[in-house]
Amino acid sequence: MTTSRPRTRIQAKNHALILEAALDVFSSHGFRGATLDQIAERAGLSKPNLLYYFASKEAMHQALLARLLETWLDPLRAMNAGGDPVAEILAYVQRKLQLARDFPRESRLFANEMLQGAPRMMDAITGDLKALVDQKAKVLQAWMDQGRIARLNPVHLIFSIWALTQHYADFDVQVRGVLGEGHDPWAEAGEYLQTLFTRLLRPLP
Amino acid sequence: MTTSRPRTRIQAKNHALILEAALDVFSSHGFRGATLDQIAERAGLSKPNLLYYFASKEAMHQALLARLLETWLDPLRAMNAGGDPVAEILAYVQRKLQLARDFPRESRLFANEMLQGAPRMMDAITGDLKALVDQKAKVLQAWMDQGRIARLNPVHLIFSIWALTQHYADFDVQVRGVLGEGHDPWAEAGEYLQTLFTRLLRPLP
DNA sequence: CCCGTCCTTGACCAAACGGTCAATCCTTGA
DNA sequence: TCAAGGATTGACCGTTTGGTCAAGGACGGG
Repeated sequence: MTTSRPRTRIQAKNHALILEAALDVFSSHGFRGATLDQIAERAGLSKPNLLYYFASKEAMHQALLARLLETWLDPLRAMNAGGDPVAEILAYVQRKLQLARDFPRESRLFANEMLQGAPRMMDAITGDLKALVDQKAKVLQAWMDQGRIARLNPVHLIFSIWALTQHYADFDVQVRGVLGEGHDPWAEAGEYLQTLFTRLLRPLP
Repeated sequence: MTTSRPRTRIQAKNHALILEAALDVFSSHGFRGATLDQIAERAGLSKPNLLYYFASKEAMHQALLARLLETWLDPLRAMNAGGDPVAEILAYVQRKLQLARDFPRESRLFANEMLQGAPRMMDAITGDLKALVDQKAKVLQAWMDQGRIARLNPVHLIFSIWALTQHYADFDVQVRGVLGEGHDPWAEAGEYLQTLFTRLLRPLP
């Protein structure tokens, strides 16, 4: 069934089971590289059963992307124009980092989509995402004009937050490989990014 | 032929033609998502002809990764312990940014490999790459100990350079989509990163 | 307890996949 | 100019791919 949301308990369970498995596979192989057989095996269901709950491979991917976008935009939405500028931005950085740590597969799914040129997310990017960024960029710009944070390109400031936090999820293998044993990448990242943005944002005298 | 390097002019030409096409396809669909037919079409050669020059799809991918690693490590190698610390680091940032701008497909190929857990690059990461980073981290640490740049986690400083520069290549669609018309992402990125690292590195009084 | 609906799957399909091979075409050096 | 080796490809192979379908199993309200 392509129809909206699950109606029975079994539907709810298997719907979730499939999306969970699909996230695993899509996030590490991309859309084209993922196969229904892989997803079916990981979900513990037969392939035809998968297609009983989702109309197609495409539909599974779309369902994941739709769910993802909400989660992804929320922390930026939470950045409050009324709060203390530096504290608000630092809080956003840490929330985004936690998101990357707790949902690395979602982060990689998103990254895969971007690498492929966002064929299934273009609308969301130039629509909701751009609108939200434009709005928050204005908030940042106002803070800068008031001299409460350093003057920077506000949109690129947001880009740098995205880049620095997602990096730890998307390039996890590289981060761990280069750090070697006996490191907690996420804890170190939290500290490092705190320092970085504190220094970056402090207004010049 | 899998054998080392091309011997005839035709081999040299087609070898390059194939790798060029393969880079296109691998970088935007990942290894599993890429097909020989796609590569063949983009190279303007028949599929059997591809396999006359490369033993397998795997071999093409490996050839690309091998070539990539050299290009990728070079700018970091060029960071000179004898130079001015801030200037050296800023120069590295700009070199890396240029690399991302001029070779976005290579950047995406690398990103794809990382997202998949680096199944074909693990050795290089924990080997050459880690060794180089460890070495350069020591240089950075020495500069910090001398009070010539601000005190930061040196390895994460390197991570942040990678993250911020690669982001503009790997998430190009997002960057352009969010910025909208009338922007030069690379020029803006160059300026923004110059400012960011200048502020970040300036030693505290 | 029974029947309609929901759920599940083995068997199957056409297309696409990576790769092979024999036959042929082309280039080149003597 | 001509033979030998390099280059090219149509036809093909076995497997995997996304997706279908009919048939049967499980479940729940009456």
